[in-house]
This record gives sequence, C-alpha cells and structure tokens, in this order.
Amino acid sequence: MTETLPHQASTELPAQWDHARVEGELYQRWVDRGYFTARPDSERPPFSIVIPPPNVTGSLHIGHALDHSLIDTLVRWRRMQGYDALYLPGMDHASIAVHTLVEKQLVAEGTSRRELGREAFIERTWQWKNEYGGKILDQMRRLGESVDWTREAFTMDESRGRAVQTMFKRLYDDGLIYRAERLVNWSPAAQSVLSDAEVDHKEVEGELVSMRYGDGDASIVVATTRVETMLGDTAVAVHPDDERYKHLVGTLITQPLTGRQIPVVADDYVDPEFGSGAVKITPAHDPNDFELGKRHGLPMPTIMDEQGRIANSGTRFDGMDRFEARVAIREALREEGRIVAEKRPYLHSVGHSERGKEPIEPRLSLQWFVNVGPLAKAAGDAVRDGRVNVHPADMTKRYLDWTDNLHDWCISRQLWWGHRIPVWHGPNGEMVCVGPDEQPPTGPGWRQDEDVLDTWFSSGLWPFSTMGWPDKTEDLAKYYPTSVLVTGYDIIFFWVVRMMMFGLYAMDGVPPFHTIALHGMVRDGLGRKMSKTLGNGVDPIEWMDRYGTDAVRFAMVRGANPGTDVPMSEEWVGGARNFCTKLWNATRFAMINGAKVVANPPTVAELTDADRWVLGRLDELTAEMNAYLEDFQFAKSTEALYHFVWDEFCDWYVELAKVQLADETQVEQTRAVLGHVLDTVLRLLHPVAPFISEQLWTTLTGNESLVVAPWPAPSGRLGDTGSAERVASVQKLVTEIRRFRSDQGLKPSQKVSARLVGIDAAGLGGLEKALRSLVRLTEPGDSFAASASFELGLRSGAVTVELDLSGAIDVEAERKRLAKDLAVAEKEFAGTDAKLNNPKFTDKAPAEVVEKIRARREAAQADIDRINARVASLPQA
RNA sequence: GGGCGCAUAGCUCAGUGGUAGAGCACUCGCUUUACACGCGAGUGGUCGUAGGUUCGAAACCUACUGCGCCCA
Repeated sequence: MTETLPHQASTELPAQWDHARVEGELYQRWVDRGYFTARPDSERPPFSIVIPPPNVTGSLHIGHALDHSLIDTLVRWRRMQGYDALYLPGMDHASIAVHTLVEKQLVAEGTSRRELGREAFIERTWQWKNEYGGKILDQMRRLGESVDWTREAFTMDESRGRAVQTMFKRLYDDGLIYRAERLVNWSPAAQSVLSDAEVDHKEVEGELVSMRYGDGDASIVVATTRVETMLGDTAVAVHPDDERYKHLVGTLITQPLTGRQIPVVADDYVDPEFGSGAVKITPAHDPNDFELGKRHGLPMPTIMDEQGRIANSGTRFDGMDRFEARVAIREALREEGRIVAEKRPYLHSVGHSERGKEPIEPRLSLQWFVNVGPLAKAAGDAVRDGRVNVHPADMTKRYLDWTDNLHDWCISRQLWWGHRIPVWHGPNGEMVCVGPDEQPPTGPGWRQDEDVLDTWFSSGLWPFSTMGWPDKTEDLAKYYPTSVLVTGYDIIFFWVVRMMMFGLYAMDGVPPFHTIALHGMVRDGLGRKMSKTLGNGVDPIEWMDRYGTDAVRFAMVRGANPGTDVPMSEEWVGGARNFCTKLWNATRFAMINGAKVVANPPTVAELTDADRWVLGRLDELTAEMNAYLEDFQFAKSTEALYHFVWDEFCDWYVELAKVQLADETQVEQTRAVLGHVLDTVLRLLHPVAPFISEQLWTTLTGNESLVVAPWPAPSGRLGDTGSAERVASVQKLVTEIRRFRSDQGLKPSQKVSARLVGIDAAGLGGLEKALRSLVRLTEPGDSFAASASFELGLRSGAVTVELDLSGAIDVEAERKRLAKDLAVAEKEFAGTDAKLNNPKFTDKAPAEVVEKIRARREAAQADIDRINARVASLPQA
C-alpha cells in the first residue's frame, strides 16, 4: 500500500480517492513546510484575513464550515496568485459561557466561586481552557484551513490584554467611556448585565391583568403583564388630553397591597386608546417607565435582587422568586377584589438571554458604557463615502441601519473571567483609569473595579490586536488593514460594526478592512433554519468523515450566492463527492493513457479542432472563475468549474480524445492537452478542494505542492479558429443521432453502418472519426443500403445521416419524433414570423435583434422543410 | 407596530429587457474497454395574482396575496 502514500509521486493513481487516509497527512505536510506562514519581510504584496474569532467553548458547526470554507478559498486563491497570504486564527474567551461553565463545576463539587475567591477561580478557568478549550482549532485542521498557526491568538493572552487595556484607557480619556446608573438588561441566571445585542425578543404567551388602583371616583384601572412589578410602582400615568382622567391628574391615589399613595401624572407617552388609557409606572423595572420617571422626577425603588427575587419591598412577598410572586400577588389582589379583568394567554414580547435563554429582567444598575455616537458615525461614514464596500451592495442598508441606530453599549459584566476593568476607585469616590504600563494608585481605600469587560470589547480589537497592537509591529505595518472580512449577515451588529468602530478609532481612521463580504446562513435541504426543535441540524465533521473534507467544502462554496442563505443537504454534499470522484477517474484515465505536462506544448497548428476547442474553453473558464472570485461570487465560480469539468471535459473532450489517443500521429499532442487541461483544472479547483486536487496534481506533475503553485492565467494563444463552432456542430450531430438511436430502441453498444453525406462540405471532416466513435457508426460497406436517413441543419451547412439498420425501422416511433420536432420548429417560426410582420418591432428594435430574429425564422423554415420531406419519405402506415 | 427581503420545474436555487436554465428527484435504455458516486435519451414551468410601462416583461413600475428575516 505504500505506493499510494501522498508524499510519494507515483505514475499511477489508486482506483479510488481515500480521503480518510490522506487528508491528515497532507495537512501536516503543508504545515511542516511552512506554506501557511506569512512572511512580512517578503516582497510579495499582502493579502490578510483575520477569522472572526470562534468561541473557546465551541466546536465547529455548520455555519463555521461555510464561513471558513469561503475564507480559505479566498486565501488559497490569493496565495497561488503570489500574495503573501496571512490567514490568522484564534479564539475569543467567551466570558459568560466559560464563567458559567466553571461555576457549575464548582457547585457540583460542593463549593462556589465566592468560596474559592477571584484569583483561584481564574486559575481554575485557565486550567479548564488549557485542558478542554479550543476543540474547534483541531476541527479547523480537519477542514484544511490554511491558517498561520505561528500567529494563533487568544483574546485573553498577554498581548491581547495589553490591547484591551490600552483601548479602554484611550476611550476613557477621550470621554467615550462613562459610568452611569441606567436601566439595563439583567440576567438573573448569570447575575450579570447583558448588552442589548445579547438579548433576543421573543413572543411569549403570558397574561394581561387589569386591576383597580384607588377607590370610587378616585380610582383608575391599569393593566400589566408583570403584576409583581406593582410593588415598585411610583405613579400612574394618563394622557394629558384624556378627559376621563383629567380630574385625577396631580392627585394621589392609593395603591393596593402596599397602601402607598402614588401620584397620577400626565404624559404624552401614554396611549389613550390602549386598554383603560392609564398605565402603572415602575421606573426601576421597565425602560419606558424609567424614561417617564426621569421626566417627572419620580422615585425609582428597586424591588428585586440580583437573582430575580422580590426584595426591599417591605411586603410579605420579599424573598419570593419573580414568577412565584407574580402568581401570589395576583391572588392577593383578587382577594381584595382588585382584579377587574384577566386576559390569558396574552401574547407579548419578552427579552430573553441569547445565551441562557432565561427571561431578562430590566434592572436599574450602575454600569460602564461606551458612548458609541462618534464611533458609530465614523463606522457608518466609512461605508457611506465608499472607503469600505459591502458585498453584496444591497446589504449596505442593513449595515447602515445598525450604525445609525446604535444605542450606547454596556460593557461591564459582573463576572470574573475576562478583562477586569482597569479603573481604580478611591476612598472618596475618585476614579483613576490605568494604562498597561502604569502603576495603579495604592493606599487605604483604593480598589480595582470588580467588573470585567464584555467579550465583544476584545473581539472588536481583533483585526489589529492579533497583529501586536498597540506596539508598532512589522505585522501591523504589512497586514493592517486586512483585505476583507467574510462573515454572515446575521452578525453584522456583533462583529462588523464593533470591529469597524474600534478599528477606525484606534488606527487613526484606517478601517480594519476595505471590503465586507457577507454570506447567508446554512439552512437544511428544504430551506428551513437549522434548529434543535426541528432536529434538522447537522455536524459537518460527520459529513467530512463520510464524504471527505473536499466534498463538504465544495458543497458549501458551490451553494454560496452572495448574501443569501445556503440550503445544505446530505444529497448536495453527496453530489460534491460525486464530482470529486468524477475528476479522480478522469485524471486516472488520462494518466493511464500517458497524459503529462510538457515543457513545450504543441503549437496551435498541430492541434485538432477538439484540442483547440477544449483549450479555448479552458481559457474562458480561467478568466471567468477569476472574475467571479474577485466579486465574491463563490457559487458561480464553482459552478463554472463543475460544468466545465463534467459537461465539457469529461463528457466531450475525453471521449473525443479516446479516438486521438488511438492515432499514432495525434497521441503525443493529445497527452499534452489532457495533461495541460488537468493541470489547470486542478489549480483552479485547489482553493475549494485542497486535498484531492493536491493528490491528483502532485501525482500528475511530480511537483512538490499545489498550495504554492501559481494560479493559472488564460493563455490567450488560441485565437478564433472556428474550432468551437465545429465542435458545437459535432455535438449537435451526435445528440441528434443518439436521439434517433434511442427512439429506435437501438442498444448503445450496437454498431450501425452509416453514411454521412455533406460532412466534408460542412467542414467537419476532421472530426468524422471521433463522431463515428461517439455514436457507434461504422463506415458503409459494399452492401450498404440506407433504411433511414435524416438531414440536419448546421451553421456551416446541412449533413444528411444515412443509416443501414438492416431491416425495417420503427416507423411509428420515427413519425412521433418528427411530429415533435415539427411542432417545435413551427412554434419557433410562428413566433419569429409574428415579430417580423410587426412594423413597430422592425422599426424600433435594434437592428442586430431584428437580424437575429430573421435568421431564426429562416432556420425554422429550413427545419420545417426538412422535417416535412422526411415525413413524406416514410412508408405509409 | 416599524423596516427589509423573497415568490421561476416535484424540491433547492440561478437567471435584471430580446429562444426559460442548473443540481437533485422522476421515466426509459445501458456490464459502450476512467467512472453505476456512472453513461445515453427523455418527462416536467400560463416565471404568486391583477393592472401598467415597452415593438417586446420572468426581469422595470403600482397594488394585492402568501412566506421569511431584522428591530421595537
């Protein structure tokens, strides 16, 4: 078996592509040879991409497989084009996820993070990271990603930590980071604040409870979905123009259960049409109420603790969980006869933690914020004035929607795993922000802020923190800004906007990338979102096991139209695998027949029409694929290659070549053409399917590796020789003859004696041998007697095919076939004739269009005449 | 409630003013000497509905219907 090892050039390929055995070895060889290592000191121009850092807890899911396949395709393509390509890998530290995970472990061990203490907890978290984190990096190797492992980065390592601290201090000193008491998204599960981006709003079936505050004339009915918040009410609000309540505005009203007196206030915010037209106001537990409370100077008591339990309300509900309290308070109100209506289920929208899925509690709390105003404006302007392009362009609006409507970003988290906020608080409320090389204040009463920063704060720095910023490094000078950011449209607000804001700010207005190439999300084979509830999710690693990495990558890239979702099914991956097999077999066939890459290719004059045609098409393909890749049209680029390899090279050229290989005078040139086409095709395929292309190419050429082989350019040496037209004519002849044979029930293998009248006059004499081979037609013998004949119109003339079927033909089948052809031709004639008889058309349509239609009408007329003649010549039934 | 997008073959999608396409699925035939993960030949579409612009509309405009996504 050793003869098939990938590192040994062998003249013969194994019968089958054994992806499972070869992939790992090939990948390791690439890494060992340093192909993926960027060289800032090289003369080559840079092409750099930083991967949006995956999460340290994560593993490769189907979305990564898509994103990474596209990125690696671009990187490998540019590397082959001669760029000094840097594809920089790494991970983020996933503050909440890891913190929660380790905390759970501690609880299971009967202890807690408080018991352990901050330092020991962090120590423990690093242990977890070193032991279990980063599974995804191994999976990236499986996927064949050409990343520079010598530059692997992690948001929590020392260098990235310096970047975070530097950035914080700059923003702080510029007044763009501030601390304030605001109503924030509180996660009782994590016992931490979350940013708006980490909260999903979902429709839930809750209840709408209407209750009466006050008594008699001085009473108002208010409705709420969160009855428990009534303990924190500090007002009832009505619309200023609402006649029903005018007499109550400015008075106090008695609140049930607490017996407190709260004011009735008037505010435009209230919708008089909704419900009773009056609303209860809980400033510390509802965003709208908070704003209203500020306008009216209302007290803002917090009546829940950090775990979502009622607290400090001074009622018997203290200590109860928020959802228990909701029921208990409702029932207490009912006993007092305060409930006037209940609507259940009542559909309304509730914020949920994107990670933990639990309902978010709006909570008044002292937190750190980034004032995103100037940052977001700069991020929007960079796209508006064209310094940064969004692909596809219609996604620009989506991007600008984000930058133009961004709220201040809450960056503090009540967690321990992460970058601790570099601010020291003094005994008298002083605050000192400390940079990386500065000494924090010491002395009694000084302590560092307890909170850590949102993980996205460090991820936003990724395009330059990974290159050594804030130091002025060689990498930063060469690879920043990065060439393009490739990511899904669903995380524009997470990655893209943050990286843009921070990049423009930290790097003197230079954006972190000039191009944002957006792709969609992977969906299942029926176009449905993959989800746990549907159970339609898939593990890309399983597919790689079964079909090979190349098949998974090819399927992904082939499905990726710009900005649109990518439906992905096992059948689709299977199709990609079939393509790999097809190419494998074609290469194997070519090599068995002596295909080789030659130093001095045959001159154009030495080539046959088939040779010239396939080489011309290869030139077109090369140009086409390049243009598509330049434009991030991954699906089209891959589809073009697929079509050429299968439908043109394998189906036609290889079949035509079989005849040439049997001809001593043509065998050498044919071997050279086969070798050249495969050499080029494998180069073109390599960025998408690196493994199989490498194995085939190194075997075919005996060269070291395709990873660093040059990307092909069109040869441009074919010119217009008319070969393409002649091959197209032969294809038409072949198809029509096959159709005739099929309709007549002839077995494909059955040889038929035939005369091809007019083939020389049509300029196809050079292809006759090949044509006969493709449709199993033998030369007519002495006893040749045509029992069937039909004429075909070609661009260079008509050819009459006469066949000796040695016996009667199936007249009925033939009649049916001709009737169908006649119908098609007549429809074509009628359509074109109607146009040409319309003076408006002939007057107004461009001359070349009129000419084209005229030619079509003539061709249709000729077809009709031929078919009618053929019908007339058939024996009468 | 606000915004955006989509509707083309059984399924999933290309197609942006001049002959409706692909992959898969389906039907028939085939141990044709690289490949049955294959070869050959086929079937299948009033391009969501209704108006409009145009010599000409799947494409451009308007309305409607249905579906999806984002935000609140």
